Amino acid sequence: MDAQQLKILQSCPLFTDISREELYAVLNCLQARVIHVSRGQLIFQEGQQAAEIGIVLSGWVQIIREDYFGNRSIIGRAEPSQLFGEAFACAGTEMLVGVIAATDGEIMLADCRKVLTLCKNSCTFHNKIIFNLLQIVAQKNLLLSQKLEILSCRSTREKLMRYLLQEAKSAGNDEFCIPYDRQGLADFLGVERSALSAEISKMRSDGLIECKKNWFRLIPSSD
Amino acid sequence: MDAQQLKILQSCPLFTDISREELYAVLNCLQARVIHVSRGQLIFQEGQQAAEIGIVLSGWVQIIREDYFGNRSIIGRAEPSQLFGEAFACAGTEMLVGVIAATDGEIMLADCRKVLTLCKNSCTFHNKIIFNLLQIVAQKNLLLSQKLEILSCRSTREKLMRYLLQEAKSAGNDEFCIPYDRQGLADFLGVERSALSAEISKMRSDGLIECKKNWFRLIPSSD
DNA sequence: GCTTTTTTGTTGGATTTCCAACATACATTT
DNA sequence: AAATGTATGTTGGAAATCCAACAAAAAAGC
Repeated sequence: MDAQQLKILQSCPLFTDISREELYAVLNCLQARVIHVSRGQLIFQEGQQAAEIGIVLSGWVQIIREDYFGNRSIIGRAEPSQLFGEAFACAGTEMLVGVIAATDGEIMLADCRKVLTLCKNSCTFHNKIIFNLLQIVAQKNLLLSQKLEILSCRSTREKLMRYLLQEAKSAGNDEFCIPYDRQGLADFLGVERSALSAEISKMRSDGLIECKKNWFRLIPSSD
Repeated sequence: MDAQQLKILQSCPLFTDISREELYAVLNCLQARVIHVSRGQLIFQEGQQAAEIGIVLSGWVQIIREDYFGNRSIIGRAEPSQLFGEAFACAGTEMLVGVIAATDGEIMLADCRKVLTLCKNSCTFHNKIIFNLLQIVAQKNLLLSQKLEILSCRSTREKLMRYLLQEAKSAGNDEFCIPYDRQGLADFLGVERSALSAEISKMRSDGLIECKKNWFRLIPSSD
């Protein structure tokens, strides 16, 4: 475990509020192990019982899925300091996705039961890890719910409006900047870029919004 | 705490694998309290810091949300033995939804920090509760991901196919029954019922599927 | 059996979205 | 400033979806 790896681990959300000294202790306690993977190597196989949580230390991994007919598709990625497999490990179900190394790299693996079962010395930091893990999964849950709310809208205008309302709410302000360019926003909303641009123009001329690049302002309806 | 309420609690996923005797102890340990609510009463307010988890003991509650302009919409419900508010409580964020009593009823409220912080006597069942909670949130996570995968498809055919592939996979078989009628399936996929029916007919004549009512069979493509 | 109700399939026109192509605006480089 | 590249806006026809209305089939009630 070199200094670089330790730094990555410290920025992993699983270890938030864990000091460097505690980190050493907790890693020992979790019996976490570091493996070297080479490009293309399967780390978790779809269908296997999920028992381990992975943390990317270097390189990056792809989350992949195969449908009934064997067609593979990439559904996500994880970069250094990011977790993967935690939802399956915590849910106690079999993996519905596979994880494959996209580059050579190093991965830390920790048995989820070890994480969840308190060690004899009932260390306070072990407790903190469980807390962090729950928080991570719950936060992801909220993100997924928000996105679901958007994608369940039928029209482009509704989707965009729903998204903008979410942003306005979290900004606590009717004007705000969004973290996407047009193409990125279109991808996020699940619509065509050109259709999105056209809809933005319409909504602008309908007096619903003002916007300039990634800056938006919602205009309260006058009823 | 009467016998009926106890029975409801025992079927709550939060208390899976907790015996009746342990349940008494753990409720005391969590300092859970039962409140009576009347129809229309606000239980959790949108915007407030989430600290408590709710369990419906009798009656039922609605999960509601208000957009930036104050329009209310119902986005979910919870019935006896079901949890609510757990994602926000665990994520440690403010409530992005409100919860309101749809009928008179009884609600159990438990401070989430109490749930997550082990009591002095470090009871084994308390540990079990944390484990259950994590499992519940993680499982919900997987469900949301699956639904997101479907809704992110652009066409009706893709959505249906993705859904059927999921069902085939979880059934481990190319034939299976789905738990929806046509209207229900259309709602789930986020499309029109008539468009769905038409698409099913097309896919049938294209030789992709066989189906009769809620029974489906996937036909492997012959390439 | 028959009638009634519910569910599912079909159809055609209005609407929306997709798609490709091009125009314009903006930023960067030379 | 000119040239290049990228992001965004606009447009028109093709394709898909929505929507309402109706037809057919299945289920439920009498």
